[in-house]
Amino acid sequence: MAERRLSSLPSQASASLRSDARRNRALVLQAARSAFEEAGLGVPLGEIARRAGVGTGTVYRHFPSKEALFRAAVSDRIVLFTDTARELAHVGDPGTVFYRYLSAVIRLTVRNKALCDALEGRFEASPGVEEAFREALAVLLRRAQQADAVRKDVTIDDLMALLMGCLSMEQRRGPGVAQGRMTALACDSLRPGRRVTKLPANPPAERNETQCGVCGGAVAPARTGRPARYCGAACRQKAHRERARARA
Amino acid sequence: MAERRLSSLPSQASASLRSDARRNRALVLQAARSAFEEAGLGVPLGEIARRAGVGTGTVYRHFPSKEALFRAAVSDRIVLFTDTARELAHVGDPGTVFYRYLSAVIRLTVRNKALCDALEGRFEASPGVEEAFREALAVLLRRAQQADAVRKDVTIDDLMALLMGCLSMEQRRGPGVAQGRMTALACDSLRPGRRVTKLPANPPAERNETQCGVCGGAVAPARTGRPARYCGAACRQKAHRERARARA
DNA sequence: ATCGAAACGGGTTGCCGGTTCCGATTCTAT
DNA sequence: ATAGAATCGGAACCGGCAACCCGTTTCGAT
Repeated sequence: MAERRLSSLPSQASASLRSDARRNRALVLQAARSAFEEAGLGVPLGEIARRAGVGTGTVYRHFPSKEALFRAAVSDRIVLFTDTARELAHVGDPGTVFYRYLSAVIRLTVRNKALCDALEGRFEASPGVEEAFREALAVLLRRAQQADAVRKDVTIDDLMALLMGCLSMEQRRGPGVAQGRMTALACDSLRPGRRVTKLPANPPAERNETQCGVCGGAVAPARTGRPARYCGAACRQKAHRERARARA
Repeated sequence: MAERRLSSLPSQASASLRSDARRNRALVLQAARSAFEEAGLGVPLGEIARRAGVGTGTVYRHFPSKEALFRAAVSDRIVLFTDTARELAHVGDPGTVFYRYLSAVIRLTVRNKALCDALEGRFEASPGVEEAFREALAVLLRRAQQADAVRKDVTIDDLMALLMGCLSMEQRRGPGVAQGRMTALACDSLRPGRRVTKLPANPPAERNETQCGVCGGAVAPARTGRPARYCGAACRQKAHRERARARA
């Protein structure tokens, strides 16, 4: 666990870094974690630098972009979720484990805006990290379904969507709604039992991702209203530069 | 300056406006509607001006801020929802009406980013407009609960939160999830029937007398002077027993 | 103690989008 | 037709932010 944390960025980094650099890197990461946790992706990078007692240049020395910093700050939490799910995969009553786990993930995530941003897909945490979480959750789901604790027509895609929905609900539940209420409601909807609604059938799997205008890679769903055109800040910048050059 | 502000107030506008101004106002509103619909609050104001074939200054002549423009562009849809709900309040089978209405609102809203932004509370639509919608929806809910088509421990706050959640789920359901699937799931969670989870109790709402102190269900408005505290005899008894136990 | 390289910091640049300003244009009352 | 007010258009302004740059400081091997 500690090792994993250390290796969150370049594996060779912590070893060969100068002492002050190593310290500053840790300070930045720490500050980033707490800042992102409180305010999500929206925190200005300068704010993080200020909290760390460091210049913005230093931040950029250690992390090539805000995006990378965010990833480093958030991914270990997701990895923790994943590990926990894996450990739970062979333990206890499948249904109980499943519902407890789901509730816990939601409870822990709601308070953490960064995790919300990551899990709600406003941001691609790390290639693989999110996918691994999904896989681990799928195992718990399947097991609970086999134990007849979860209705059989629910897929892992449904569950991920439901998870996001719970986050969004719990996040901005009105003043008159208790913590965890929406999660409880959602859990009930997963339980087998008397049902009226037949779920609409899912489409045959088919990718309809948009492509980055620069590198052709997959584009994450837009954060703001406007459709995202680029796969990340780097490509966006590149496009800007090229537009500027074209004007000159 | 103050006069300019005044003249941009929407209400009395169309009557005394110069012909070109009236036309431009309509163009702007039209462009705003379609732009916001496609991309939500995120659209730059310049984009709207361009679509309307108008300068940004003109937009600001008619609407004091982007916010006001958004409100003007969106509120009539919400009003439509509200009116529909009111019409349905005395028609047909309460349960069917309720679920159909809910699904329809979600279906219609998902395609409309502006409505999503408004209903999900990223933005205050218009003072009153949103509140009216809420009230109208509450009527349908109460009616469905009285007909035993919706579980009694669900409040209008819950429902609003659930509505937002469905929007967020349907909006970015993965490629492998069919349209309406999450809504169907959510509707199932509202149905009465075998349940394991007890919903966490809501905080003692200040002036919300419509909630049962025990089960959280809706309380019929008091006929006598004293406000009713429980949804029925069963809950009143239960409360008595618990108070007795507490004293012991 | 010294010195070169690594790291620092924060000033600077470029971009973006909302809002304002003002000279040019268009409408309408006369 | 004309004057003058209403309206228009879009350039300019402004605050915010990510990312870059470079003169200065610090580290640590010798």
